[in-house]
Amino acid sequence: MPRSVAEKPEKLSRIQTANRALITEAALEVFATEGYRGATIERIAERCGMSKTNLLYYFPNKDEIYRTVLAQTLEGWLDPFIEISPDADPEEALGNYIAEKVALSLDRPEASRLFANEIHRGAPLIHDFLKTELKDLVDEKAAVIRQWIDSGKLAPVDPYHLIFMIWATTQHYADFAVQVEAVMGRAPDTDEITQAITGMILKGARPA
Amino acid sequence: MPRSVAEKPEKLSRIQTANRALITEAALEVFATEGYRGATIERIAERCGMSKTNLLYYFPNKDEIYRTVLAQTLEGWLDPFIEISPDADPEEALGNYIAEKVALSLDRPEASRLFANEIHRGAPLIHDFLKTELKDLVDEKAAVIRQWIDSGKLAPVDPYHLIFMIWATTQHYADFAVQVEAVMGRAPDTDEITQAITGMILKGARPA
DNA sequence: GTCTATATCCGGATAGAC
DNA sequence: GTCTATCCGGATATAGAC
Repeated sequence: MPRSVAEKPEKLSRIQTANRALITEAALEVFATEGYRGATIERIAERCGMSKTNLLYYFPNKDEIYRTVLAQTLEGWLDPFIEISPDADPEEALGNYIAEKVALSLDRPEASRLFANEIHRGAPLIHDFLKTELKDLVDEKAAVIRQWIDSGKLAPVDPYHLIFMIWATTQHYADFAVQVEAVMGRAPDTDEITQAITGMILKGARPA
Repeated sequence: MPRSVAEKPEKLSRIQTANRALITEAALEVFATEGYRGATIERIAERCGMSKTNLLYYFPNKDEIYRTVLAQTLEGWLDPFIEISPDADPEEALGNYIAEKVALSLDRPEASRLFANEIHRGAPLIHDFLKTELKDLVDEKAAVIRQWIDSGKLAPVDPYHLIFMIWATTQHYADFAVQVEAVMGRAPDTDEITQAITGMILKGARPA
């Protein structure tokens, strides 16, 4: 959890914590679809039934709202990734990870889009986080995957690209949900997506 | 090429066409990183060495600039997809498609991000295009893939998800280039990415 | 803690001289 | 075709009453 993105304020009253939670939840949706500059305080306010000025009583400014929401998003984002364990069977470990990520993506697609948006802008707030904390974590998991490959439990694929592939596909169903639904004529559920991704990543499309 | 997104103006002088091209190129970059509302006419203008008012001589308003850029983007986007032929060998056809998409993504990452942005907003301008033209096209290619499966040339995967998988991965390297580079500590080239995706999609990570 | 009113700024767009 | 000047709406943020 990158402290660098947003400072946690000290000592909040009960209503303060409650209202800040209301605000960040509404803000997540607005920032995710409208982008940083496209989002307006007024839209966030009306979405959580609050007046603009009242909202600004709980947060000093727009930027602080954004930083808080982003920090919260990153927090939950890495948890399933961290849990990939070297001791587990690779197919099971990766399968679990994919399943959890898909569930998360369908459950909170706005979080996924918010993150995507930050990256599109060139990651002004989290560039440092990506190069340090995230890189270290990925290096660590890449080593695990390499170990699996060396012991013959996995085909010799590049660990980094394997990880990117999982991120890319799981996120796609959140970020491009509109397109997926338009093209398929329906919205695929968690199970269907998980099956599709797991099958493809692990087995591929080449005939047995 | 969706006519619905932007009308082509008739009869443009030589300088008009040239300057409009300058503008749309600059606009592509700004819209791609800042989003629709985040982009300002002034930024677009300064990026192509023009004054704000002068720019507005060539385009009536901001919206028209956006529509034009978006239409241009969609135009090039589908070409490689259309060329997937039922007569070709599946591995070759898909491999070629992936290679072309990756090359395109690395060559024009802004186009990819612009499209992603439009989808994130809920596809206000191209929702109709997605449900009609794009859906028809995907249905058609899905049938081709299904045919390959029926004749045993491909493993029994869901054609739609296979297509999404290819879109997701190829686009990831354009849209999340900042993250990829931060995590890997270097920028992978076209060949490396194409190999990684093709290998994964066709063969998967399970040991032979 | 919540409201009304308002200062301030910025971006889109137009008028009109050259 | 390009410029300067300007209007207008909308968005952030603050002041101050209640």
